[in-house]
Amino acid sequence: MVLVGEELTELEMAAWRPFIMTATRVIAALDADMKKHFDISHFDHGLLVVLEDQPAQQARMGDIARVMRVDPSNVTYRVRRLEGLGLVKRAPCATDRRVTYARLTRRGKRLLGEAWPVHRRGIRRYFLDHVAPDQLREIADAFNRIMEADPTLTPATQL
Amino acid sequence: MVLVGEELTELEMAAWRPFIMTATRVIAALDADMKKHFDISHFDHGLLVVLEDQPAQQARMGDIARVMRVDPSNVTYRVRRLEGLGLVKRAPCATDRRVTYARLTRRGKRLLGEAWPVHRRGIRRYFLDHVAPDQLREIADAFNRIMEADPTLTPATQL
DNA sequence: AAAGATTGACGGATCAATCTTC
DNA sequence: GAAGATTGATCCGTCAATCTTT
Repeated sequence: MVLVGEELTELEMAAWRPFIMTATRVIAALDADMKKHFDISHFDHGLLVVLEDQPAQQARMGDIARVMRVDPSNVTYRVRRLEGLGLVKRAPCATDRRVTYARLTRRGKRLLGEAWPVHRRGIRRYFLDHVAPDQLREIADAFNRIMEADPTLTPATQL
Repeated sequence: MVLVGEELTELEMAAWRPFIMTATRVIAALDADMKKHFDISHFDHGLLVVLEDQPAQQARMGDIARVMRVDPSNVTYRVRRLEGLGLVKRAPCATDRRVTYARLTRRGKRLLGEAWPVHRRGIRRYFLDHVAPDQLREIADAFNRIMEADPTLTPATQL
């Protein structure tokens, strides 16, 4: 008898399929909202939020890449564009001249303030509005456990 | 008094943040698995599955685009690549010469057979393994409701 | 004119290679 | 030599424009 992984049960399929389809769709919808209203992607918005959550509203390029799980070159590219929009400013590090900081500008902070109501409305419409409070608790519990199971998945506020 | 959208509650935040972070991560991990083992993206795999689920294991290019919620030009591009890999074959429609079918080849069907254990293992490791059966039921229920709320979100098996 | 599909152009994401500083 | 960041090459995704058929 050959050792094989087991098939998914009906219940497992019933949970997996709606989850993955919803996730794909919600991300796409939030991305479209940010592009339409603020000319930035969902990823750009996430990057600005990472900066906002930092003590001096700045972070090293490499740390941003690690937190957001993307290639450093991608951060270089996105920050260059955000700098062109005046939302972020590059700043050299005084003690280690290899390091470059990306700092949130006043204008970047203002954009985040304007974007939050739009983002929040999306979160509600595409997700929260359809879930009962009891289920919110179950989802919070379950997905927190999934995150904890992967030590490389760190909240954006912890660099 | 100004009318504004309400802030998210603690519970809503506690559900939303782990959900969106998990979703982002799981999709990236499944994509990496497919690329590593089979030289196709998660999206390519999904496209092959759509074909597999159809009666004659074929579908019109435009229908694929609608079901997968992407631009038709993207389907043209992906199918061209998959055809180069011998996983899919284009075929003209006899009754309407505007239409092109994409048909799953024997080789494409074989790849799906080999990919499923890998994909299934990923679904387990990145998601199902960390969720209790009771919570699977809650998730199935909640996310099905979210899907039903958007009539444009149709299961891939229904063209 | 409208539907179906493709093409070309352009911005976005990733990888290897490079450059500078430690 | 290793860390930090950038550059260039390449592939992927999207949009407008195009071509053919209905």
